[in-house]
Amino acid sequence: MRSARSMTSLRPAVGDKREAILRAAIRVFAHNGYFNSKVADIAREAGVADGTVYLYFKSKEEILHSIFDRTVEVAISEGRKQLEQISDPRRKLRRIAQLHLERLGADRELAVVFQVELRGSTKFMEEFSAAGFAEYLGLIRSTIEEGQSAGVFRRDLNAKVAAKIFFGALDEMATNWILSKRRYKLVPMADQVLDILLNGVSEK
Amino acid sequence: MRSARSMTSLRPAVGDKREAILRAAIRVFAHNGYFNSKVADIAREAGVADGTVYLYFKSKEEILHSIFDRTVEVAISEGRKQLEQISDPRRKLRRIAQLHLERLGADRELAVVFQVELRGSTKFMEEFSAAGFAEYLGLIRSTIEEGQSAGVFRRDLNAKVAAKIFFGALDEMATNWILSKRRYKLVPMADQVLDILLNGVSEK
DNA sequence: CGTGGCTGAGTGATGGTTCATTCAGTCGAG
DNA sequence: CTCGACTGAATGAACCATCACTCAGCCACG
Repeated sequence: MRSARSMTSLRPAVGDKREAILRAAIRVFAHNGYFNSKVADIAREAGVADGTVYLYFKSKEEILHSIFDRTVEVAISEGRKQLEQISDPRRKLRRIAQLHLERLGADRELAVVFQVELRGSTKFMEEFSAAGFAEYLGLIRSTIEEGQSAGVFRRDLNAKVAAKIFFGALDEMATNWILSKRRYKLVPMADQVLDILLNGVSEK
Repeated sequence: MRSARSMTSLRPAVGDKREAILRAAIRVFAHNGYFNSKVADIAREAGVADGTVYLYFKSKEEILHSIFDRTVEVAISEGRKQLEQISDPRRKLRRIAQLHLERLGADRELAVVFQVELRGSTKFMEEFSAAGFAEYLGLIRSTIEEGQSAGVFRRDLNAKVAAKIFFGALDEMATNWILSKRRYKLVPMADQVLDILLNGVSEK
């Protein structure tokens, strides 16, 4: 069976197996939780032998890391690119919220891994925190600071705290969506979050 | 073989052992994560034999449940009591935020268990969600609805969504506080969260 | 004594990881 | 074109470290 990509290397579609294992792991982790998932489950789901998993990943934990790393990397670079096209800080925040919820809303299993499984240990949280998360929060924060300089956002508040609140709100939307039995659209929540964050809940 | 810690006191003092095990479990879970914690670790930390743990708890999982149940029960009933004393919905929200952050801020280890360990599996999250969490969110929501009826909060927004945003913001404050190397006070964040939630970030 | 709280070594199951083996596919020689 | 040597990706049974949980006794008190 000649798979595509044959000319460059005669190997049978190299990246495919690694990719299959990652997808399988997302599915299995989402279903059983990281600690209750057996490597054998992942292998079976990927249609691969147990040992094959170890040709592509050093350990079970490295699989979880890879899922996280790959996703965050794509998300951040994509996010930055999109933000360049926008000048109004309010619009920028809206775009961040939309991208955030689109991405998670488009892949429920990945969302479960992100919202639930990645939170399951301080150890992982700390790595998580140190790596992509700080960068992501920084992106939000600097957008807010930009808005403060431009005079559209209040200057009397701490941009970092505001960024955390914004992130926390989005994060909770996502977590709630995952745990909810009801199947509603996640993306439209972005506008509601933005409305409240920008204007507050108080009647004027 | 006389185990170390022999006898500080010769009194078994009834409920003490159960309590000691729970405290020990909080400490051990906070330190190693639920799945990486051995029952033997908890027993040692509690100054008790492995088997003794099973005189008080059916399983390792039941220990985690007990920690959650006891804490939430106390928090909610205490919360309700305090809210009765306040009429202004804005003040009520502020009180909720303060209580929330006070409780977690006062016991870092308990906070780690709540913010990190309890999130570690969909299974647990669902139980968690079904039980106390829905009630807690309902408390916030009805306070917001109260404010809408009273005309102090905007009526054009969804109280449930606003409640989630509020909770999400508090939750993120707590999680960030735990993961942060810096040791700052958690409670004062309540006011900042409230300010943004009530008034928004937009310059008027 | 005897009763009941407590002990902690033992056990059985589990599951991450390894590695000897297979075999599909490649390639140079004839 | 064919054949045999060779390669290394893939396999999956077996290994073995790790724990949650059990239970046969111990001891202190009344």
